[in-house]
Amino acid sequence: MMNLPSLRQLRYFVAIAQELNFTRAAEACFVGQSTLSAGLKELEELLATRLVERDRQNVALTPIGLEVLARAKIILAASEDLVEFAIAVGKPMTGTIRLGVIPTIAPFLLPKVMPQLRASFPDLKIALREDLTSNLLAKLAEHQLDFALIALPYETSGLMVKELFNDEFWLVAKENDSALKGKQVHLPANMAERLLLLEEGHCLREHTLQACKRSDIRHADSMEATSLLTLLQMVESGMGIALLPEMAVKGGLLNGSSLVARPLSPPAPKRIIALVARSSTAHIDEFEALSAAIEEHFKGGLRVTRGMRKSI
Amino acid sequence: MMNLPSLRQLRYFVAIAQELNFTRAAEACFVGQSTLSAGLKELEELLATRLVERDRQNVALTPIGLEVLARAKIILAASEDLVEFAIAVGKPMTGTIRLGVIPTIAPFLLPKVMPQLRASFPDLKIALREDLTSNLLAKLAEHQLDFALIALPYETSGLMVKELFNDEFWLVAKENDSALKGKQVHLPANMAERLLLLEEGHCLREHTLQACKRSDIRHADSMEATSLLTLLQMVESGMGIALLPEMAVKGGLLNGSSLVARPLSPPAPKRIIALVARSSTAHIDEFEALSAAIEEHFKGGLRVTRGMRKSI
DNA sequence: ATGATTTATCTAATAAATCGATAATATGAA
DNA sequence: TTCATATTATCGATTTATTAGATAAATCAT
Repeated sequence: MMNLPSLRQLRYFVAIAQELNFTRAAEACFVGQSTLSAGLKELEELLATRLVERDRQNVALTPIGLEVLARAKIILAASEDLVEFAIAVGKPMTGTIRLGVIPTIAPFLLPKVMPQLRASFPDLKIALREDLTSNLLAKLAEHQLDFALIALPYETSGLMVKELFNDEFWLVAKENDSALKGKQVHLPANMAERLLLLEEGHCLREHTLQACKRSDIRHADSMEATSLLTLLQMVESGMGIALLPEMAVKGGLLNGSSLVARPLSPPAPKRIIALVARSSTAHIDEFEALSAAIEEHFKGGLRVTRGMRKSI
Repeated sequence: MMNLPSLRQLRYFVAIAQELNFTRAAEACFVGQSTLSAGLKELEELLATRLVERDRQNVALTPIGLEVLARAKIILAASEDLVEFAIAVGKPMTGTIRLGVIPTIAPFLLPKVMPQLRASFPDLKIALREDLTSNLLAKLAEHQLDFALIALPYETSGLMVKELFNDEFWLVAKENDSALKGKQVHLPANMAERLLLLEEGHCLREHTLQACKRSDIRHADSMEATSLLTLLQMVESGMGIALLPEMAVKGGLLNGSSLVARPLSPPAPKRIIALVARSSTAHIDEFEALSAAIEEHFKGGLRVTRGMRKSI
């Protein structure tokens, strides 16, 4: 039977790697500096390897140390997951869930779903964070988030993914725009030239490009919007047209503007709203409940919300 | 900062779950029974959860215990990997590698590659195990093997996969068989009726079925061979034809028989020989070296080996 | 030189793990 | 019933591991 390091030793090592300073790392671990020094020494002896190159001036990881660091982080995360799971499963639907939501979903979905969730699970607190998909998934992996509400397609390998509902793209243009002519609104490649996009990083940008079969990047000199709101303002000022998720249209994002939105002729391009979590998540019950609450709300298609103002 | 269980506690818990008996589990851990009892109690207190339902007669895991068990195993395996890695990286190409090889590769590839490996890395011992792909991958996951040499396509998600070379399928038949007529040997669907197969479980069986675009299972009453050798004997006795990997043909499997092998017209169906390991393997250097040795040997196509006798 | 900063080491105190013996309880045999 | 056996839990003593604090040693800026 192999001699294993203690999780405490791994924790010390991770802290040292993060701070690159024994004293600060010791503070972060709430132990004395000597303890940390001894702990790392023991770990290095057990592994028969130097992990940290250190003298009184500099602290740096060896190449092996870097690899061991990655593994140590995984082990610590899994251990924390285990504890969290065992404790959470004892009293489900309580405590705090940290939920990340992308900006092109949050303002349209959360106001509808959150009240119901609060009513159903009064002991469940939900901490929200709005950010781009890539940041959310990174935070998810780092255990800084529990769930993320994102739009597919997106690379989600290794995650637990629950697809909730489809969100079709509608064409938004000024009332008299030629793009809206005809009964069926198609999206030909030539019209793609006039499409305005969100700035780099928003998955809606990629989804829009995919929708018109254009994976190429637009000419760099064209202005790009930083949010759906600014995107619509650009449409309104005649700079072009845009694709908007049905969710945003039905959510009333166009209210108060002079813009018109039309569904695209089938098969309409769409994104898929999905809830994701680490597959080792401690909060399976909460994942299911949250999924169910959102699905329940949007089954049978998206409904129009009255009264949402453009200033949201 | 979360209070974590000790790896020792997890180890005790895993042992108890395996033995379902404290006394035997204690022996397996080389500690006294009282130690184990106390260890589990502490773990349960830390997790605020009952993991093991036990009295003086029976020991059984609770549902939560089962889930915690799975996580504990992962954590322990990762910890062992970490230690193994750090120690192995200190002195690469020494120690013992446990290599699994499927039966339709082993006799043709190992005799060629092993001598060279032994010469290049005299301190590296290689323990071999011959088994079906599914068993090898299971043992790989359980840390009972380090590497496996298998044939793709095969489900290998989560593993480190190094594709080494292509191994095309040749048609084997009796000398005067009609299937061999013509310059180009095709593999039409009607000929598939006469194809003899290895028994269930061999990946070569699946690859053969894929090669002739037949995913359906053959009529159950037809005899199926348990090895390439018996497969060829069935061909020789006139029961049908067979597909044989080029590797086996060039390896001289047909020597001494009255059978003829012909390459199939391009694009010839093929399997891909690949070396796989846990992606967290401690033996990256050895993985690279073994891959390189095999690739080196087979670059520029398979060569004929003289003198291999049918009785191998 | 001097003082500040940083990692390593030593020692004593504390906490945790372990063992052996024993208790408690159920089962099956005599 | 009574006894032997097998099982997990608990207690006390001992060993081992962890920790903090003081101090050493090295380096740097002043």
